[in-house]
Order: sequence, then C-alpha cells, then structure tokens
Amino acid sequence: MERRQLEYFVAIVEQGGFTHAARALRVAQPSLSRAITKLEHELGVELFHRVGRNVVLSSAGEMLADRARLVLRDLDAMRAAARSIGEGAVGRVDVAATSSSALEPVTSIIAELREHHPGVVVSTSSALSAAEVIAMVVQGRCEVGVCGNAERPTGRGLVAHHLRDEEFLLVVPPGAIVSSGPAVSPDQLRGMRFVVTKPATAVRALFDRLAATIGDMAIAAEVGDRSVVLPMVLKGIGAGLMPDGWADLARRAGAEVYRFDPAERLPQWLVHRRGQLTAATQAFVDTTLASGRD
Amino acid sequence: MERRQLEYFVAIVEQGGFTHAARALRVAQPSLSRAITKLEHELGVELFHRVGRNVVLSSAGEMLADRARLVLRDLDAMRAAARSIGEGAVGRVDVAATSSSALEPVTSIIAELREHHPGVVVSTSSALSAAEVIAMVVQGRCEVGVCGNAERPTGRGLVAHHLRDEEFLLVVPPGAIVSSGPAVSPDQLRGMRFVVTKPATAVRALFDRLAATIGDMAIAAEVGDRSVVLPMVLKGIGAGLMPDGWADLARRAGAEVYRFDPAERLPQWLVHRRGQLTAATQAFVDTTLASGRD
DNA sequence: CCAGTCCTATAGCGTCTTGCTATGGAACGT
DNA sequence: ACGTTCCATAGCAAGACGCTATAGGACTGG
Repeated sequence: MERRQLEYFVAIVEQGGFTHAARALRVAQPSLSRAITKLEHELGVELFHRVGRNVVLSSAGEMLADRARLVLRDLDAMRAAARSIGEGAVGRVDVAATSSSALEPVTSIIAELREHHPGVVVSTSSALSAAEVIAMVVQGRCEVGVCGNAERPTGRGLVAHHLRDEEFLLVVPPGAIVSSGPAVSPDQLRGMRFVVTKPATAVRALFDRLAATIGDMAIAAEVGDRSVVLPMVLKGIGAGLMPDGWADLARRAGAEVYRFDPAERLPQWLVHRRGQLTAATQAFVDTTLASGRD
Repeated sequence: MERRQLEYFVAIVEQGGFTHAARALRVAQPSLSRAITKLEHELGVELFHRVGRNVVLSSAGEMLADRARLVLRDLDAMRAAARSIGEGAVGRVDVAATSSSALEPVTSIIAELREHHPGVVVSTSSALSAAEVIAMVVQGRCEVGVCGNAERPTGRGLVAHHLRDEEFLLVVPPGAIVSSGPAVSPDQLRGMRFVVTKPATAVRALFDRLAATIGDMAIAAEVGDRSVVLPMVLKGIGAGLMPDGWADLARRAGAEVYRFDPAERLPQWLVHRRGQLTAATQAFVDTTLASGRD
C-alpha cells in the first residue's frame, strides 16, 4: 500500500472514472487499472464494482476512501511542514549554551531573531561547562552552541566565531561596601567568603585562579545550580562572581556590583559543525554574527 | 514521498542508526542510506546530522518524525479496516428494496444477520418499484436488492434467488366489516373506495388488475409515500391493499384485515450481479437464503 | 600511533515496479 | 449495426529498489 496507489484511488473516486482520473493525474489509464487491481488484491477488498463500461465505488471503497484521503492530507501536511522548515520560515534551533551564555547573548539573539523569523523556536540546552557545549555540538545533539572560553574552541570540523567578551563582576550582599569606586582590585577580595558554582564552569575557574593568586578566599557554599548564586548572595551568605549579564538584575535586587580592576574578561564563542546547517539554524547564526559585529 | 521512505525513516529514528534499522527491517543498509538521502532531497531538509560514524536526528527530523508516525498509523488503521471489511467482520451492505420488501423480509434478515455478523451495517435504499430495484443492482449502486415480481427478474449478469411469496391483504377502516370470515372474495370489493399508491408499484398493479376484473372500484386517494396508506385507512378515507408484513401493525392499530380468497401472492426475489460479492454482502445473501429456505 | 572495528556512503548490478503505447472486449448511443 | 466510450490486458522501456562489495571516516585497544 504505497502513497501513489492511494492517490490514484481517491482521484478515481473524485473523477468518477479511470479515464477522467488518468487525464487529471497526467498518467496513462492502464497505469490506474493496474495500480487499483494491485491495491484491491493487497487489501483483499473490491474497491469498485465494475458495471458495464463504468465503475462504481463499492461500500468497502466508500469506507476506505475517507481514510485514504486522511492519509494523503497528513502526507501533504508533512510535506508542507518540511518545506517551511527547509525555508527557515519555521523550525527549531537547538542551542547548547552554558547558563551564563544562555542569559547573554542568547536572550538578545533570540529577541532579534524573532523579528525576522517569527516562526523559529529557539530551544536552549543548558550545559555546565564550555567543554560540554562543544561536546554537544560535536556529537550533533545541538547544531550550534554558545560558550565562553579563553581559547578559540577547536575540534574536528568545528567552526568557532568570536562574539563579544563577557566580563565577570563581583557581587556582594546589600550594604557590604567593598570599595568606594566602581571597581575593585583582586587584593580587596582577601578574607571574603564566596558562593561558588561547581568546578569546570567559567566562573569557578575564575574563582580558583583568583584564590590561587590571592590566597585566603573562603568558599561559603558551592551550588550546582548557578541561578541560586544571586539569591544566596542577597541573603548575605557570601559574595559571588557573575557574568555581566546578571549585573542589572543584581543591582535591582539591591546587591552591590563592582567591576574588577583589571577587568576579568572571557571571550564568548559561537560554535557549530562545518557544513550545511538547517535553515533555521543558519538564520540563528546569521543573526548572531550580524548583531555581534561591532 | 512514499510510504516506504517514511517507514525507513521512523525505523532509523527508533533504532538509533541505519545499521540497526536495516537489521530490524530485514533489508540491506545501503537501501536505507539511499532512501533517506532521496527523502531528504525531496523534502529539502536534513533529517539526520551525520556526526562521526553515527547519525543524530536533526531538529527538523524530530519535528517530522511525529508526522511520519502519524501517517504510518493512519495507513495501518486503513489496512486493518480493509482487512475487517474483507473478512466480513465489519462492512456495509447496500440493499436496494421496495418499501414493502424493506419491511419484510429485509427486517428479519437484518435481525438474523446481526447475530452472526454484529459489525455489519445494512443500509436499505428504498426504491419505488421492482424495476427500480433491479436497475440499482445492475448499475452497481447497490450490491443486492430485494423485490417482489411476478416473474423471475432477468438481466445482464443478474442472479435472482426466490424467497418466500408475499401475500397481499385487504385492510379496511375500524368497524367497516366486509366479511364474516377471515377472507374476502374479489367480488366483495365492489363499490369500495381505495387508498392506493402510485403506478408501477406491486400493490398498485394488484389494484389495477382487480379493478379491471371487478369494475366499480374507486380511488379515494393516490399517495406517493406508501407509509401513509395505513394512516389514511385508519382515518376512514378508504380501504387499502398491503403486503402481509403490515398486517400485524394494521391489526394493532384497530383496522380490519382480511386475506383474499383466492390468496393474492407475489413472489419475492433476492437479486445481485453475477460474480464476486463483498464479504459483508455475501454474508447478507447467505443469511437470507439460509433462513428463507423452507 | 597503528591496526582493527564499526558505521555510513557510494558503486555496480539484477530484479521488480511503473510508465508508456497498442489492442482487446464489453456496453452504450445513434 | 456501427462507432464511441469505457476498462482490462499485453508488451516493452525506464526507473526504483533490492543486493554485494568497497571506500572513507571515526572510535578503540594494544
């Protein structure tokens, strides 16, 4: 039972005869004869009554015609969906991102992408580390990834575009004034307690590096979910290190936010595998690069 | 986009790879490669990401896989429906019948048929005359027909089975005693007024024959719908001629019912075209002949 | 780091299906 | 009785799909 057979079947039903249907389908009439004969044999049911030189839909055929139409409608819907996806009109982009990257720049990219491609849905898969993002892209679990990494990510068939640099900020509980200016030097961190994320994340790497240099920096809490760092800081449990995407939110919440002097920056990268991308994904990449170009 | 391609597509999705799917489908792996490549080209969408020596479903593929499964489910449902119809488990029998035949014996046949084939639906198309019933069968608009006719119906490729004889009865308004016994002779009809159906029906043929023999039989009303004859008789408009199937109902309604002496009988026939019948229709014919055999 | 293994893609070839044209046969209209 | 109008069948060319063999890329174990 192939699609063509059903197509012929409903055409004959609608045209009321083999000959008319053949003309409408632009095939020879014997092709219909054979296709229907085969279908009838396959289904074990007589679809048409051959009466005189005409055919009449049998009761079985009548019952099956509706189902056949349903199948063809679904098939058409699927083809239409595929076309939309192929043209990038609709589709889904799976983006692997670390949670800091997921906030910024991905949120901005999504906002811009939706202006030109309203049908495209962006789904972000959170990864814990840049390495994990890259792994997801390389393994094909996502088509693109966004992550911060000191070096340009490399890998078999991997393409990396440099986005803006992310800046890490110091966030301390409300009222805990650390410096009179807008920036702090690493030395001023001495003796402070921190809420940190688990190892293998960019912020944790920064913390470890600072701790190794400064010494005397204590861990107040280590959390698996980075989104709870700010709430813990706000409760006074300790200070936190956060990407600049969080700064606005932290300030609104009452926390004190300081830049580092010198600034702690981390390049952010857009990565995808070499080769043809899905139309929706290509749109995502194009949008990202167009807006990220400074 | 043929059924086989979709079948392969979902198999690969479910098995997680071409090779496993090929084993499950019992085809060679290259067949899958080519089928999917063709499908992707046809849809203009990459269904799988080829990553390393494996494949991963793309987001487009993910969106289309559900639709493909839907199509295949519908296709299976259709196949199952066809099988049921083919086996006669379910199905519909279109029976052409005159309205008198539709009452009896068709009603009894339906009752018996439903015992052995509960899934079979009988649809009766009412015809005005035996000639019309035969025409509908010959033209294939119905597979079988039931009608009363003095002679065995003949026609190109027509098969006719004799059923029981239908007996016509005289029905008169309540209280209008015609005879002391259960039967009347034609002479007793003299001077009576009748409610009759339109020409070309079996009862009208009987009336016309009697009227020609007896003379002095008046038409009180001629109705197009035979079902209104009994109500009109009950209101005293005139007497009526009815097949025996109506007798019980007429008596319950208070009318007086008499047989004719000699009895007025009309053979009833089951007709269908020569050749293979739909399973459900064959069941209908078998049931009819089995119960009608006296 | 190299060989072995695993998986998909391609090539080459045989068979089955589908397309076509030509023709038969039955049924209808004139 | 004839021609017309259908569907069915026959015969043949082109395409689709089956298979095996093999290439190529990527992981694994020594």
